[in-house]
Amino acid sequence: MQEEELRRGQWLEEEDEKLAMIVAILGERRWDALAKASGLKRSGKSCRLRWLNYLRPNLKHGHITADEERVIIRLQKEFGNKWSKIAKQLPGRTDNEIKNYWRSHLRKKALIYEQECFGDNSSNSQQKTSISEKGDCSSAESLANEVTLLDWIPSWSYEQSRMELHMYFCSSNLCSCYPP
DNA sequence: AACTTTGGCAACCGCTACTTA
DNA sequence: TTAAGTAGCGGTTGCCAAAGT
Repeated sequence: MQEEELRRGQWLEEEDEKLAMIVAILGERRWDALAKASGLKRSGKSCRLRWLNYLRPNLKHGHITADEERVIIRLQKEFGNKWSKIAKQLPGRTDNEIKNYWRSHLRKKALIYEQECFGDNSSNSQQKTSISEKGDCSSAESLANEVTLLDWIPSWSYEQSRMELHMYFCSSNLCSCYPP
């Protein structure tokens, strides 16, 4: 039997409609069977991804808010790159969306910040140490958090970063010593 | 105005975990 | 118990629009 060639790339509106309709009938499972039943020339995997990341009801498609960004930063620190776990804490956001946001916005900032504020690696580690030493937070964990987060939020100036981070920690109950 | 570079996002790939027969 | 099928996850790639030169 000759295998039918599968379509790839961007989804058409017509394909979205077909997929939404078939998911409404068959439910969100057995994606391979569902893909075949729909008549779409797409893999089950592709259909599942399209549904989860774009067509699923109650998805938010707008910009990530400042609050959401704070949650992402906090949860990324807590869980690492467990995007699906992080996404569960942000209703309407997908793991793919959060992953992309992290990579394009937050991680990028870290690189620039290291170049602009700390220069080479050796002075970098020295200055990081001094940040911790100057900090008012009492727990070692808070200090570690501060140093790591300074890496993540590079567009702020050094003093601005400290102030913002104190505010962030207080709002997140990670530190009880604001104002610094 | 034309060309190049960069940024953001959607989609794909490969692997692992889970489910079912 | 185990093998095959299926779902889920995270990393990577490719496309396109905006910004820069």
